[in-house]
Amino acid sequence: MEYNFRDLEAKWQLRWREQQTYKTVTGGEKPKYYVLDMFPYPSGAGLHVGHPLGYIASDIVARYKRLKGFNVLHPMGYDAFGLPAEQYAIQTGQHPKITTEQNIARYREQLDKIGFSFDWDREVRTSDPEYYKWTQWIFVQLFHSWYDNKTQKAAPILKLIAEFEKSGNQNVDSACDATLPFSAEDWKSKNEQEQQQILLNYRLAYLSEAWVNWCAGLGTVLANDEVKDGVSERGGYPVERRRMPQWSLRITAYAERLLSDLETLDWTDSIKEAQRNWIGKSEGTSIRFKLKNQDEFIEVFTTRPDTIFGVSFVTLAPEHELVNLITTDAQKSKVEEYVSIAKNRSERERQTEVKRISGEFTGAYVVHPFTGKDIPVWIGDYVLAGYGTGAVMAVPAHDSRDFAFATHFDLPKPQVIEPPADATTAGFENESWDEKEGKLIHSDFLNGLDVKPAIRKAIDEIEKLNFGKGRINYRLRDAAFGRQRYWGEPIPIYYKDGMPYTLAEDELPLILPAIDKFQPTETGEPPLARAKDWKYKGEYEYEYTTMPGWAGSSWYFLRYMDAKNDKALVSPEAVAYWKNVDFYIGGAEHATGHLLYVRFWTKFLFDLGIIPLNEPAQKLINQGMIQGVSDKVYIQKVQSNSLPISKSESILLDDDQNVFYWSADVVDLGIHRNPEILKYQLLLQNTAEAFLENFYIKNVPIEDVKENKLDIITYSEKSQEKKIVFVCKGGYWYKNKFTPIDSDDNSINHDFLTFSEVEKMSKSKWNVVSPDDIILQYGADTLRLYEMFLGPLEQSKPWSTQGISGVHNFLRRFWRLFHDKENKLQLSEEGGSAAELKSLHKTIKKIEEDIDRFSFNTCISTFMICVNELTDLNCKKRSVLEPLVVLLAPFAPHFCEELWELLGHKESVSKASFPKWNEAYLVEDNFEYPVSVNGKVRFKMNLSLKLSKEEIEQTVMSSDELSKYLQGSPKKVIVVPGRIVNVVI
RNA sequence: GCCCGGGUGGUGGAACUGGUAGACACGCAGGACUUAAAAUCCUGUGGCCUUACAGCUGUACGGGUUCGACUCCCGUCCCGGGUACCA
Repeated sequence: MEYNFRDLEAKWQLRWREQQTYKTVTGGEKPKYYVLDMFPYPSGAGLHVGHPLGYIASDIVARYKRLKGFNVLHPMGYDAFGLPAEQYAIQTGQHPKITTEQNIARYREQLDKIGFSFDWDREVRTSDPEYYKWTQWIFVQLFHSWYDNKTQKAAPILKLIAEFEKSGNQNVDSACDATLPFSAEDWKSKNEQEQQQILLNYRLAYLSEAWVNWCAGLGTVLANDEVKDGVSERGGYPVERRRMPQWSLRITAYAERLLSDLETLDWTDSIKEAQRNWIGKSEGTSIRFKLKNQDEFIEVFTTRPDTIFGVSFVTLAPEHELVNLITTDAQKSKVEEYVSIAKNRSERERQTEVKRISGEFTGAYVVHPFTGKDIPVWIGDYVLAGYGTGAVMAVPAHDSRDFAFATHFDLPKPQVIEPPADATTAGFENESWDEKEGKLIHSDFLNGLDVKPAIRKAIDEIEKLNFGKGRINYRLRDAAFGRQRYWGEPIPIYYKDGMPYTLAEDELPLILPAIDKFQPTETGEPPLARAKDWKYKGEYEYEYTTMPGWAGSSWYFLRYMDAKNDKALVSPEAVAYWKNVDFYIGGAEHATGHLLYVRFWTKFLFDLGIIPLNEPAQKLINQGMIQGVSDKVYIQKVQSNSLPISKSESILLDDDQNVFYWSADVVDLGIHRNPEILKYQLLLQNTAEAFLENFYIKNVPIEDVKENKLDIITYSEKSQEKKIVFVCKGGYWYKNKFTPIDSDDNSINHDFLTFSEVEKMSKSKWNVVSPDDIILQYGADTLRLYEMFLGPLEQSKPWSTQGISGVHNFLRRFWRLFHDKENKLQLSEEGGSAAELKSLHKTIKKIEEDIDRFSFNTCISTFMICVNELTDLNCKKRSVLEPLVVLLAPFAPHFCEELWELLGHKESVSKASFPKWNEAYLVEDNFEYPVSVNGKVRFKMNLSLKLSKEEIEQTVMSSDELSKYLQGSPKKVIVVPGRIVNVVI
């Protein structure tokens, strides 16, 4: 019988399904092991070859752990709410639910073809009402909770109300918005509405007026991690800051725990570091500066209280609430103008114009707390309203930003730290000394101290005089939770007298209502405002915003444990058994989004006593991205708002600020990747003519044009019509006219900049490679092996099929080990020879070690070496070959099932147990030791391993052979057992 | 700018705690089988010098530690990712 992967894979996929081979039962004698993939968003492009990389790795781990005797939970589901399906709905009118279902069906079909061992009975979809009922339920719990800093835990809001009734908020230490102190009497005298307003300051899910990232292109607000470089992560639309009522989750309450618990996790340093940076803990001091001739104070936050004597001015953020109050009449018009300009500058502008210094004097002064001198108060947009107190004490001599501001406006820069003698600086006229090193000068009681003790002493003094105190600040902001979109979980809130109230548990889920159009309403309200008769008890307005994409994914790992439970999000028994994820794998792009949110929700549910887990996943691996190769055509627009050629090269804006990605399919170049002939298909929104009129040519590297013959075909997607053929060899064709390029002139500007670039695979970039073609040609097992063989799991790499025949050949050679020339299974029952057993046991040992450290690429090499060895030995013995089938089964399951069955086994190979290796077979008794003299290998000798280290030294030194090669007498002989003998002379 | 990775043949990559650098695979070259092709198998394959043996050199670059460095330390350059007026 031949290795016919097509029939064989179909046969086993069907059998696994029929026999429910991978159905997992909660509980039992076996130890548990939970292997989890980050579930996919089912996009319209289907699965590409990058998706399965992580799934294959986790499937190998899951199958391996089963063979090792674990009860393995290995589920899969879909992150089914999200923007693309909704964008599609807006364009076509097709309900996102239908789009999503179609995409899921396609994903499932593709996943099944790869032969994963998922327990599909536990599938979850975040868009199922049975699922999002519990997402909503968690939101309700968040709404009814507050964070008690004293116990460092979330607690029921009822407890807080009881405390308010007893003694107001005097004794409450909570993560909350600024709330004026009130007594028990004050509390009781307030009406329901006022009380609810105060409680919102404490709730973990709360509604407030907040600065948000407003994305007009998507018509919604975005969380900080959904914004990259001032544009939306999805779609690349510009984002601006806007103040509006906004649901938020008080993740900042958990900042310290999210930070310190990182220590307990077995995650890569880069992810932990990214989370630490995102949380951004900084220890500093808040200092109050009294305003001259007024009773108000300006509170600043600084990490450098030691430089207090170097303050030459104070700067407020333009949005600071005191700005209007303190500005003098003389400065009013200027300040107001500046504030309005600053407010209207988009986030993107603020980021790209970081170097531009702007500000305005308010006319007001504060009093220096130690010297009593007047300090001018400025406003400047380099101070951020959302961080610290929105105000800084400026110390130009020791902070580069203050320095730049002071230089620009010609303000004094008093020096208070003398840098160490060996420090290299450009001098205080040219730059500030920001380092926390040196001795304090001109600083009264701090004089002569080093910076670090000076910081402590300054805090002590400031606290003693009671105009400030030590304080810890976090960069982390509360997470914006409402989205002005349709395709998400409805927030289970209704409004009474303008105050939000939650639905009761038995009223959940709040089903996403049907609407006819998916755009925002004419009055700018979210799409849900279109829903008819959608009122709580027919009377109260529901919340119109929906939850963000990350809501459903923040707890899904729990749902798999008990996916069909309609009484609870997960039963206590199930979560007590499965506990947290033992092996979690997914893309590193979720480092600061999903992975922070899922930790936050886990900690919250832990605080409520719903789950016994403080962290979702103990071990995390980030699979690298498989990138696509896009052959690109860049066009730079002649417009002032054209993007600088830099990071944003691939993004182009047209007149309507729509974003294009220019990319193309490469027509098969053969095995040599030298792009002799490239065919580009440009994705054009406008016609090719309009396109050519609107864009001009820029900086084609002459070499590229000289060496490559470029065939460019542009066509309009709308009309599906080819417009212009564009050929380049020493020149280019444009509107049927050939323009030669002067090869000596490198400065010519051209219309198109063309080359291939490695980047993320995505439908919008036209570079998606589907696994289906590979499966058709080589089979799923080859795909699985090949994806693992590509290189280390964590590494990103461009997709290329070069070398795929190597792993396919390996499978065929493996197959041939079991079969004779006539393709009959032909094995003898005799025992293996020493060489055969050594090969086998070496392989078992190496595979086990390599899987345990998730090094799958070296596993494949190990298998190949083993097959080469056994082929050379012409080994046809069952006792040697059978264990190899089990060993390979996690990697190539269909293939191994078939061999296993041919070997006469009735049960699936997944029920077998992993073979054990035996040290005895690995001993080398005739090993040629390389002998090196002074570290350089000179010759080889036979030595017995059975000798002790000392005996080896003696043997070597007394050897005639050795002295023959040595010109001096050995001082030292170093033996590294099993590796090398080194002689030092 | 700051933080985290990384730089090894023509290519993807091995070398785990310092111990024969380049495993394994692709590609390439030559050969066997075949009327031929495919498939399969064998041999060679970092560079230099050599008929060959041998020798020299070699893990981005410059230095250091060590009997011995791809691995550790210091400095430089380059690439990738994250992040950014965070006070």
